[in-house]
Amino acid sequence: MAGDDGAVLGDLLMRNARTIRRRWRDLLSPWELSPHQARALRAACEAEGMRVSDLAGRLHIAPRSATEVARDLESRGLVARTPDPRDGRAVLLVATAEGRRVRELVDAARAADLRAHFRCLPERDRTELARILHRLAEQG
Amino acid sequence: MAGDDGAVLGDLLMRNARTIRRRWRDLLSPWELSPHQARALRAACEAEGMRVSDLAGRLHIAPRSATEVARDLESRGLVARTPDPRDGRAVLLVATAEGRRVRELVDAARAADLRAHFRCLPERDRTELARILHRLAEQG
DNA sequence: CGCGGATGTGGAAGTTACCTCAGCATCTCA
DNA sequence: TGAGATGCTGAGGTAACTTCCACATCCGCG
Repeated sequence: MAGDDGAVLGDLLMRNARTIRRRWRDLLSPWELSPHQARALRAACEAEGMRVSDLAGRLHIAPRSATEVARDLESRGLVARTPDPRDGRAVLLVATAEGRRVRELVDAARAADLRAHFRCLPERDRTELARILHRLAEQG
Repeated sequence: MAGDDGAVLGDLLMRNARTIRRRWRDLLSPWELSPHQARALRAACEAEGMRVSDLAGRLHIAPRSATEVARDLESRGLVARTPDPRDGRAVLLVATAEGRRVRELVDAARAADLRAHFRCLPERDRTELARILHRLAEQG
């Protein structure tokens, strides 16, 4: 692999990922949300009336753990948990107005932050990076 | 930001990072090592006679937590903990022969895995990717 | 129907990987 | 030669998961 032996590429990628994750956590802290909770809130906004088990699927966690996340968001007034009228076992999650508001603020902040982060690259490099990463993700 | 609005780039990058991290964990599992322990073992091999607090610095964890990691590696016979002859408070970590052997196997496996992972990209793209990620890491 | 097995959720308790705080031993330096 | 800094670790805590179990409810087959 001619000089770049994969390990270098891997390390570079992970290093950048770490930076982005840290920024993401910092950015979230004013709202006292964990990255996980933010993802859950987003999911609840996008798929109105999703089940706890659906949430588990989206977050790639055990159903039991999704119960916890849902309860946290509920206790903050960001989502409501209502029984599913079509299935007495299930609980549906619906974002509250406040939840949708917070979700939008968070999304906007994240977008702005990422834009700023990548702005140090020239336009051409950003395009290249997107193309290459996309290709890599496709087959990885 | 012309189509690529940063969020897309960020998501692509994180997605690839997640894939790599998962592969890394899977690759480590035959040795029953966590990524953290593998990093610690590598550190102990590279800096013979490092202190517990140095290890903490490298892993970015609290000194108390480094004690734990060191003890785990010791209990597996991968490192030895010996008192520092120059400073009675300190404990030095030295990789055992077995530790060095495992470290080499793990490193080789990881290098091979990453090489395989990135092989789907043409040589030119790998170079470009390294260049761009390097630049991004420099200032991010 | 009606009942046995699958499914959705959550209580209880365990795991992992961290943390802080406190205490002891040892070092350094005025 | 202390006074304070430093290195390590026991004790105990927390966050974010997990599995196992119990319970209610659903669904398809006889």
